[in-house]
Amino acid sequence: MKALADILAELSKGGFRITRARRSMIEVLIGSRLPISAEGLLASLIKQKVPANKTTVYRELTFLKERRIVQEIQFLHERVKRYEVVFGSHHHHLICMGCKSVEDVELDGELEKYERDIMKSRGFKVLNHALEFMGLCEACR
Amino acid sequence: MKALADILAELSKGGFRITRARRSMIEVLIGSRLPISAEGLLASLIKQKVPANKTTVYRELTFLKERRIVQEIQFLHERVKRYEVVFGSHHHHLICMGCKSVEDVELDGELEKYERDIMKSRGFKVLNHALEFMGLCEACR
DNA sequence: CATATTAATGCAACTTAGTTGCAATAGCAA
DNA sequence: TTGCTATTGCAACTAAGTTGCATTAATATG
Repeated sequence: MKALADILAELSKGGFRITRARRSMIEVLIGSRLPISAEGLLASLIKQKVPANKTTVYRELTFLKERRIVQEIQFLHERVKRYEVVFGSHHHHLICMGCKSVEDVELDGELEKYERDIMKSRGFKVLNHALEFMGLCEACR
Repeated sequence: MKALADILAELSKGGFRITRARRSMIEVLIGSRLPISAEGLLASLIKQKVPANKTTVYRELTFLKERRIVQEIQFLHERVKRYEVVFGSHHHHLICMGCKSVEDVELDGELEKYERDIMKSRGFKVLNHALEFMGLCEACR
């Protein structure tokens, strides 16, 4: 995952402006241990006295998605979308149905075997996948 | 997957009424090759001259979900929810990013290995999972 | 068959999550 | 310091789904 300064430098080089809202939003996204919703992000900005508005938040998230700086995540048990800074490595989530916490897991490599099988047996070329596990975390069991 | 008559008998036995809307909705769900949205379901009823209303559709879907007759599916590339009759066997979806078609795949058993690993290494008890593959179907490649 | 019970329905009004047009504001290169 | 234009904020809108309440209709029972 990239550091704040790198992201800002990259954007600046691209001719985009480093506004207070943009900087703070990226900071919050980097600092958030879990994927955060647009609403959560807005609340976080307001708490930090950064003037922001939901339109700005949504527009900035679209902007950051387009630049592959953040990625959008849809958990199946939720209706809202969440966002996280793009990681170097692809990963999945463990969602606790008790306390609603989310942990990351990495377990690729094996899934690619499935993807090759799907290609072979169906002629379907897999370009991406989404996998999440729902259950109970250590504390909630 | 159960047949219409079985489902209706089950509901009737449970003290629920077999109304025109309920019968038609279950018929459409059974007949739909792919998971269908609430809106699609409503359109389908209206086309068949079955008087129905979106409130009824949503309430009936909730009812059928509670009874484990249908299951709700959230595709990551869509904002609407879709519904399908619960299958005997758990399966996943191949979503074509070209033509938006959806195919089913079964590839469990192996995923359970992951789930055991997650339990062992993290203490997280997996109760359910969701997996979908995005890519290009044979025709769209 | 008649009819009472209450499950199911329809309407309208509401909520939540996100989007859009447009005028105002503010980064930043010069 | 200033001009260009990227970014912002507001208010109004859309899409998807939900809720309260009065009405209708499926069905068990006499």
